Amino acid sequence: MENRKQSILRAVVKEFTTSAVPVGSQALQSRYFVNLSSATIRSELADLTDLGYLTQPHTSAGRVPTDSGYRYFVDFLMDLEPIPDRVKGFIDDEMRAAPADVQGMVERVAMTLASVTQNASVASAPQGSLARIKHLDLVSLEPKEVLLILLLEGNLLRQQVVNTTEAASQAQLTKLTARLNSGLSGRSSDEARRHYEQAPLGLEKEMLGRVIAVLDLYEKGSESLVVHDGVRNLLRHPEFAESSRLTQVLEVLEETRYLTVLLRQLIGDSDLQIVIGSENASSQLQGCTVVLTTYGPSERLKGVLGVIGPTRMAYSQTVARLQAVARGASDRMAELAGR
Amino acid sequence: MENRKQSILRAVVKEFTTSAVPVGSQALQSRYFVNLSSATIRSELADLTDLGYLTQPHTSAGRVPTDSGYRYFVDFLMDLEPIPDRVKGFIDDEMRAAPADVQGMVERVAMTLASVTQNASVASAPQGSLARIKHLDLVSLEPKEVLLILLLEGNLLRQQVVNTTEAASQAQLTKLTARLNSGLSGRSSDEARRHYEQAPLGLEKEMLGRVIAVLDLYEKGSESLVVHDGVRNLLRHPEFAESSRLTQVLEVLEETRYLTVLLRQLIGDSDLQIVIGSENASSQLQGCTVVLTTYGPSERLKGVLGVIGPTRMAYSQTVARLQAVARGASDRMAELAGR
DNA sequence: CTTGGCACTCTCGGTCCGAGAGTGCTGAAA
DNA sequence: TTTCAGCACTCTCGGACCGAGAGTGCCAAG
Repeated sequence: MENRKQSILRAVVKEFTTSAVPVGSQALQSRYFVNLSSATIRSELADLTDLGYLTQPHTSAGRVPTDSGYRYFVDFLMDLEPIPDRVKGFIDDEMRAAPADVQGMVERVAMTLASVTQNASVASAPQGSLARIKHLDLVSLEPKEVLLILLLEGNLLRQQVVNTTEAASQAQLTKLTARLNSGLSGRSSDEARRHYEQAPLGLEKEMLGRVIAVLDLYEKGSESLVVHDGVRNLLRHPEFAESSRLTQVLEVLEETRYLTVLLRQLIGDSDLQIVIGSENASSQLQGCTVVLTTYGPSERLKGVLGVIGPTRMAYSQTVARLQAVARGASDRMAELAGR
Repeated sequence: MENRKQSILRAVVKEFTTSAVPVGSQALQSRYFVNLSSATIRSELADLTDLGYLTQPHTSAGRVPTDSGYRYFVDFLMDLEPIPDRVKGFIDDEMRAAPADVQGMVERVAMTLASVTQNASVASAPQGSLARIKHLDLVSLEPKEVLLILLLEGNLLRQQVVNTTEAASQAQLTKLTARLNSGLSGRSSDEARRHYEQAPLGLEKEMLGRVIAVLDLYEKGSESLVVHDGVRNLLRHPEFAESSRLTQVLEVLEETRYLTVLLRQLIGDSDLQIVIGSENASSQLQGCTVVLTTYGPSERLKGVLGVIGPTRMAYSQTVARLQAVARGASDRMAELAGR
């Protein structure tokens, strides 16, 4: 595309994302292209409309970017906006003050992200196909019932009630705990599986089986922790003035199974993904853009962080701040969990 | 109040809560009081308006209950609506399928409550001033850093990173764990405090101190787990058609500190509390009613369950279903945690 | 105390209209 | 070939207006 068309598209996106009002040739002329006439801009706008990058709400209104327009913008025209020190400081403070457990941490990250992007946010806990066991513990509840507590990498606690075939006292369990810990701590689920194969029948094998089951659940992500926050921020945007729009988004956010699918889009793909309007798989997110990135304490342990807002979103700012939060959260998690 | 006035007030509330349209004398006459003339009903309505129980959106509209009107209704006129078997079954199923840990359980309870009341719900984890320790565990992270894992009554896990003054190996920690467990498990925080007083200086005392700190946090509720769900249900109600109303509610729900205050209203008070419109302390909840009750596995361990909706709420249904969910959740928790 | 009758009030939806914003086109200038 | 001033045209938006409809309060008679 010619240079000037690009500049005009960029200007339209910039103007529209801040004002939320369809932008006309005069506005562009006076604010961005003083030495061009509005007529010239008009003809360029007409071209951009033919190319499918812009559209008009009605015949005699200004132009609004289409989904393809935004796509072109983020692919070719966007430059990351520098983050004010104030915001940087805020992110750092929040991360420093975040609780040491994964649940609390993830909640805090979602909160921070929503706050700095002024949109809704989602966050999933880091997980990896090679989760390692840090520690485990067995607590007797009833003679034939045991609570299995697993501490995974990242200080992620998992618990599960296990009904055993044979009764066991707490003393026996404590002994078993010690044995299992020495065999398992620091090991991955693959190694746990090997242990399981070799274990003699009985309580030990039973427990190892459950440990593996918990790890499986965790690794497959079906039990993954996903939180969201900042829905109230969406209400600031005129797109959500009447609530039917919000209903759709809330359905996605409040239904964990949708949300998990949403986040799964990114895994294995590039490190930043921007899904614009109609590109969204779920029809509920028409008119919304989802920006996703990964974060986590290590290469093996990755979670997803996302921002959800109207397609008319301050893309460069959102991406920059999302990445800043991801970086902050990763660092903090590495500090806490990488040990 | 005379009997007939009461019937009319009841009819107005019932009609308005289902139709959301101001109710006039004719509607009442044809649907509730066939052998009374509309003129008579009109004069009664005028009286009820003078008494402050009803109001008119404008001079020539039907009547709408005021907050005092709803108050009178719930205090004197409401009879609990029986719960359909279908709904009862749903609640039971959900509770049976709820995860065994408190976090998961509370989330499930909130979800269920939102679903059966078709409003937003909040739930806090049961807590009590006499929380008992079931088990604890110490895991070495770094030479001078220990992860303290506490399993409290109700299978509630708490973790905290502790920086110790002296280095300790995992072996030492394991020994200490055994000692602490034998001294603490099954004991309340008071007893833990006694242990702390008597403990010699050093790692053991240090750990006991932290255990007490965690318990304190937990008992004071400042760290209490509070979740909400079902915001999407609110959008069905015409009250929330334009989103400014929702903004206010979301501010309360998404700010945990507001929410905690909201739930605190109930503790120590009666077992069911209905806060109607302007009775709400926070101005954000004007036009909303909050219905609260307690639940939990035992007398000592109580959490709060709440429904948030427009003041025009199906009170008798909401209260009945809230109590049913509270009962179901309590039973299930007693089953899981009372051991 | 109840009730039919009646005048009155207010909202709601529809229509109409003018102002304003923005467009596309055209023909001339560069 | 590109740019641009001029101009007619289109469409929305807000306000004014209006009639239908719903509901009221009051009053006088039963």
